[in-house]
Amino acid sequence: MISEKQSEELFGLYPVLSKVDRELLTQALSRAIPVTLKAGTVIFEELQPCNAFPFILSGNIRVYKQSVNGRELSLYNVTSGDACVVTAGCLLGDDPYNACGLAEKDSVLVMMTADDFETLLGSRVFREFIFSLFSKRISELMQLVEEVAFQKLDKRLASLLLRRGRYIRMSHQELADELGTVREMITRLLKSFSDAGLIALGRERIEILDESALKDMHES
Amino acid sequence: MISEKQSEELFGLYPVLSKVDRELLTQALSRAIPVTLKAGTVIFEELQPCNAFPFILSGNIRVYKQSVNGRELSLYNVTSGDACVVTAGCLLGDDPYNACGLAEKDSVLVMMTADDFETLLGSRVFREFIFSLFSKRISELMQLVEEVAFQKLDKRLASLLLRRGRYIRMSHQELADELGTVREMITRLLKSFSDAGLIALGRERIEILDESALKDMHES
DNA sequence: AGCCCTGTGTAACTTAAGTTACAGACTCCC
DNA sequence: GGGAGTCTGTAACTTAAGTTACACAGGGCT
Repeated sequence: MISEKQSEELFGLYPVLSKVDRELLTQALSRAIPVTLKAGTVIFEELQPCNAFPFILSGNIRVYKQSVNGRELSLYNVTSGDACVVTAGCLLGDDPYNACGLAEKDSVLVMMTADDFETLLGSRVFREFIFSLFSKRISELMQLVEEVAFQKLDKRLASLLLRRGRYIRMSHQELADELGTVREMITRLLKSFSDAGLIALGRERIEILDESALKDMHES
Repeated sequence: MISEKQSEELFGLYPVLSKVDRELLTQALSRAIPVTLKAGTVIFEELQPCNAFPFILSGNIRVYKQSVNGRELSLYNVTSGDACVVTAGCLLGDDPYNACGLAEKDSVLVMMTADDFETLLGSRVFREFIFSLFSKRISELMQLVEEVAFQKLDKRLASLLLRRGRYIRMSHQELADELGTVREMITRLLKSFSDAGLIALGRERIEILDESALKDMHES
């Protein structure tokens, strides 16, 4: 059972919920369970069964794939107001997870049962909300496939840096895990960016100095 | 307007349709248009607007990404009974296409208008049908990302050959386009498979001789 | 201060993949 | 049969990416 305060947060973050049949929703929420996760907690792993649908009140979840040699590659990130399509997909198809999920920051989720989730899908607005997330993810994934298959690492790294804003607080290893490569490659490329005056480097800190040059790189 | 015969075919291939409200469906089908495509026809390309939803009566559609240097990479294949999630996604999000689609064989499609498609989604069974396709595609795409990012080409080629059955009639270029690589790599790898006695080679023809060895390769 | 741990720098090397540049083989068609 | 066009084979080379193996720096802790 979730608290009054959490319920308010939920409606604030997921405005679509206020358009869903009140009766259905109240029932579903009465069975929903709030979960608090510390940063770094693994929420699900490949091949685990999946039995609840998470709404995200705060924090974020990184969904990623792992390779046998310990490399990682981020598929997407789920933040508040957003929903996890892996989970939705697993629930609907009754399949096990096919990726890993990790709370990167301290996070609060509201877990809804699979049955209640399916019932809510009967509501047109909610269904459209979930459908639009699905299709957004699908195009993101298609984009990702293309990048991984056809783009060089320097370009992909430049894009990643640009997405992260002017000041970035990440270790080289974290950047590598985002792109599916190894730490040394990132160090090497960052060094070359730094030598070219595009960025300034510090411990777990990158400052973008020449945004337009990075953009050129990622567009070329 | 589609013919009686096509309508029958449609119901045969998409049993879910017979569970949809008859009234809605009749309306929708009365506005649907049959399209015949010759093998090799490009149906849609990246960034084109998308304005109808295809049901596939016969043939197949290969959905793929193109790189700037002319390489290609298949994302998935749509055959009769199946549906194209790129299109569905585009329609729902009103986005342009983000991949290319090509009829590999002579194909017959029934195109339904975007509006009618949305209306049909109101039907629970139809919605569940589309949802399950979406989630199937999402997990396939996630799998693909992983393969492209982490697996060596020999392994990916072995998997591809196994999926295509004992006798394969494809040129090296077609195999390359499937995997997102170049013809020479395929020729080289096939030669090494052939030298190892795993396959027999001919012009546009591959015969699998040692299936279990290929399986070992794709599992290792 | 001394120590440990994590993060970074970097050089030398290996490997996978892609590129270039052909030659030859097979097919189809005139 | 001859020629054009497509498909395959292959060798030499380049490049991107990954691996190995360290050295060192900074921050926190005792």
